[in-house]
Amino acid sequence: MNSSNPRIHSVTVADVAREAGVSKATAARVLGNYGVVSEKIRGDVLAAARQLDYRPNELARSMTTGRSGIIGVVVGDIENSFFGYAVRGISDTARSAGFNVILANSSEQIEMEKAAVRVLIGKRVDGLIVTPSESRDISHLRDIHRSGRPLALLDRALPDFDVDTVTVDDRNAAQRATEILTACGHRRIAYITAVDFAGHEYTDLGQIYTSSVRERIEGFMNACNIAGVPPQDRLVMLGATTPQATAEITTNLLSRPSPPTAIIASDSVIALEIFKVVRQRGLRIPEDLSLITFHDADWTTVTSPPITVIDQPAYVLGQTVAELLIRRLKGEARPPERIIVPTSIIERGSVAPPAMQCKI
Amino acid sequence: MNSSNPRIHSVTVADVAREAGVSKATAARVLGNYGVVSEKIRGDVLAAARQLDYRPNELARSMTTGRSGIIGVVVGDIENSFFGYAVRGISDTARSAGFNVILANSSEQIEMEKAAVRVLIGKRVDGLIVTPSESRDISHLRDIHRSGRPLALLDRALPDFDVDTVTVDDRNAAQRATEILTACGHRRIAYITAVDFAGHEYTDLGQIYTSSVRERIEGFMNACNIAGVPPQDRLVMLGATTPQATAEITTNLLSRPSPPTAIIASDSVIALEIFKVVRQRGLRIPEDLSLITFHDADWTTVTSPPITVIDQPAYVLGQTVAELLIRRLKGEARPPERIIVPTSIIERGSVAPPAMQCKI
DNA sequence: TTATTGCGTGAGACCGGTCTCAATGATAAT
DNA sequence: ATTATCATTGAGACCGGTCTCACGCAATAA
Repeated sequence: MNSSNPRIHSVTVADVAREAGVSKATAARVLGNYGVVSEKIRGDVLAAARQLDYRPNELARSMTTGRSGIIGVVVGDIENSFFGYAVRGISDTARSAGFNVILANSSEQIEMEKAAVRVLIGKRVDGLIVTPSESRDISHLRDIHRSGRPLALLDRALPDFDVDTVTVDDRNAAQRATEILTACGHRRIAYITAVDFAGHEYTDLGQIYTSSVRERIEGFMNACNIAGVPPQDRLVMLGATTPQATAEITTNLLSRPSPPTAIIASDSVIALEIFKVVRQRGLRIPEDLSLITFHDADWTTVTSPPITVIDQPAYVLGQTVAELLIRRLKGEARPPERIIVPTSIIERGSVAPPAMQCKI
Repeated sequence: MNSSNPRIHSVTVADVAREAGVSKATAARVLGNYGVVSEKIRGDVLAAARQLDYRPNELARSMTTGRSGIIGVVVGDIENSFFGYAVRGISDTARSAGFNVILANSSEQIEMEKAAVRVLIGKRVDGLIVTPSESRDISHLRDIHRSGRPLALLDRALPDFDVDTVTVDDRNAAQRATEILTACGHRRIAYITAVDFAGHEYTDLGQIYTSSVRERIEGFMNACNIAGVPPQDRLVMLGATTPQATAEITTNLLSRPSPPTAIIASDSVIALEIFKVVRQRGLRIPEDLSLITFHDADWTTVTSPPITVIDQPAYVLGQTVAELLIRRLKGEARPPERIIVPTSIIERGSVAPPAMQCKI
């Protein structure tokens, strides 16, 4: 870790001051753009700065102001294009407000999330945006909040932790998607989701510590109940955290004596894997299996058939949290807001009535 | 920009020192993990630190050490999953070496690239990884290099600028892809690429200021020449910088009296758009049109037919530059390296012999 | 003319760490 | 007993900015 290259000497305000023949304080005033300076001196200092190619040291600036101009973002998985868009929304908004973004990946693991938060706090970020991977252990988030640093939650709410939060209407979205399937006649429906769990089938909601996952399951169950789907036929599958796991879950599901006639995927990464497995087994979508996925990923329009999706405005989601956080960073004091962004379902071609019983 | 919330007071080494009853210097030694301290005192200080919940201020640390532990990355377009993977490769490598990453997007515009570099230098990043959007104006890159800060180039080389560079074998890849098409009997082939140009058809290489784009065109031309494709039938189309532009270019191309029988796309974003336009016009791939694209994007396996791709190991590319840069950051002095990572072509189902003349 | 106001400037403290150097005390060597 | 050696510790400078405060001087008011 010890670098051998000598300290990079850069031009400082003191150097510029000397060159311009003024005091360090005065040079700092014009270079830092604060206080009052006469036009003449301002010109002299700027000329000296240009000549020496002065570049302000943001680090030193942050040191004294206590503000770094950086927003820390901790997200579950950047690989997932949903988060990709959200991060882009955050970045664009931040940049145009004069903030930079440091990104960290938690891989949906609470320990990595905690480590990331620790590092970002160390870097003295002005505020944080976090996608909490769990609702059980949020001591690190409470710490941030208590330290007075603004915090905003993205995509997942924490019931008993009142901070700015932006989510999508997960429950409603899942319910409507399920209704499309039940209205179509489906009675054996699987919901495959990525929560990190022992890989078994879902038993009760007590296992689920991620709000979005939980709400979607609730919406799914709700629609199933309304449609009179028997409990043993609404299949909530947890643990689709890797493509391999997803493939395995899908394979198991389709190998059952009475396989589901429809599947809902909790994100596009999972859906892609399901699509591959289904095709590999020689099944046809939607004739043999209907498929709906969360997130309008780009590939969902180019498959045959194109996939019916729940469109979550990921970019807008990112924009919205960023705005919330930045307003607070600029000093706005107000009670925490919880914004729920509506989703819409884009019906394409991956849903059809289930085939006759003995099919498959 | 002026924040109203009072300065967040945090626990400092001085506080810990007072609590532990030792000097600031001693407390700093144990907290900063340098120098020598007796075991007894070390214990006292650590206890005091724990009790006060001390968190080191990385900013202050960077201030004196001159090292921020941050690597700045300036990339053309994060939206593009090729860069997404590359960035992931960089991040993972950086993190495991104890560095953080600040990401900036240049949108392939030289002015934004310069601005991003300026900001990152201001933040005193330890080193930079840049995907230069142009080879004409690289004064800002020369500045970085001259200031003694390590710089590494990703995906694009700059001929007369000798720094660590990692690229893929673009020329070769393009040539082989083209050969697949010519071997198949194609004689009218289009290459669609994203370089920001007045939207017209390519005339001469003098227009191209991005090495990867240039080399690919050279490879393409080369293969065309070898196969005896007449000059007017090797169609290099520039300006596919947005989906709309790509759609327009593709539409124009396919509306010609003698449209190309095969297209090579310079990235998967472009290919996706081409695919959509082609299908929308009722053309079939590969019967009516063959398609090959750079980058093995996830969606290319789920289309019907799946797309033949030039697989660029984006993640490895990122890993490799990051390693190069980090080694230099750790003090390794050696002449600049230029690493060219090999690509492979994954043949799927989007290439077939051209249809009879009057088809389409 | 003298007192008042206030703009423009300089001196120096400060942010929270790191790091150099001198002082201290204990132990080993002479 | 005296000196050399070594391990610890403390005092204080320093990094490159920001910011407070006091001072000088010119313009205005009395």
